[in-house]
Amino acid sequence: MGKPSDLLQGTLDLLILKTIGLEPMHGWAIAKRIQQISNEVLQVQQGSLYPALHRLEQQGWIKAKWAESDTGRQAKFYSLTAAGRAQLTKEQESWSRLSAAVNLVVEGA
Amino acid sequence: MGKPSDLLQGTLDLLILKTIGLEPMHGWAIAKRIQQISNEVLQVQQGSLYPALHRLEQQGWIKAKWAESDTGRQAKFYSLTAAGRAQLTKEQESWSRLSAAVNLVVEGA
DNA sequence: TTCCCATACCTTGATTATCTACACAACCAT
DNA sequence: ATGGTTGTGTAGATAATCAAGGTATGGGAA
Repeated sequence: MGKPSDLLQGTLDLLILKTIGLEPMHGWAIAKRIQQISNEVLQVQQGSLYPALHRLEQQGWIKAKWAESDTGRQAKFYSLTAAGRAQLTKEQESWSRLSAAVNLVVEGA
Repeated sequence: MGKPSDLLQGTLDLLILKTIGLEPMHGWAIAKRIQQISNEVLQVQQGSLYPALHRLEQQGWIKAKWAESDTGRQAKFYSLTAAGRAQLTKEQESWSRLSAAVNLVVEGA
């Protein structure tokens, strides 16, 4: 029924890749950052976030390294690989194409 | 993996509601119309289309009536109900909100 | 008449993303 | 000690979409 829908399905990978493309970041911070930049519109649940990170890492698009967060704790910092940068470009293009197409229909050009 | 992705997940209901909001149409024509208006970018598979139509009908947003298509055959023409018009507005707003939010992140405003 | 293609409806099964709801742990402030 | 924040993770359910099939009618070509 109503899923209030915290995200647009299929865009999470793009959001993550874009976010850590700007600067390496740990999972918790990625979620916060996406939420903040989107003016609290996009809410990334942990049950979506961590599986997505593992998925992306397994596909070789991001890699993790343990380091100290700015609160002084250990956290897993993710950064883009070369393949990840390529994938980001692909996903950006795909998003542009598809969202523009939806807008064509919605706006009844 | 690569899903070439014919649709943005979660937008199909919106696309259908918008399409038959302009004029009542049968399923086959709805798919063709969406495809055409989107410049062939959005491809609505029948395995997505018909379940979606039944879902929307069951929720009272659209209603069906058998009539003759412009090729002279019997076809199920769908039109919006009052609730469907309200739902269309809701989904349009939701799409605007969410797609704008994604763009904020992607464009790194 | 036979055969193929377009139209038009549908279903079944699998895949996959996401969400809800947990559990664990360290740290900090009260 | 208690609770809130940070930070990681998993398990189970839900739901949308896709791939691949099936049925039927009608038209045109061979």
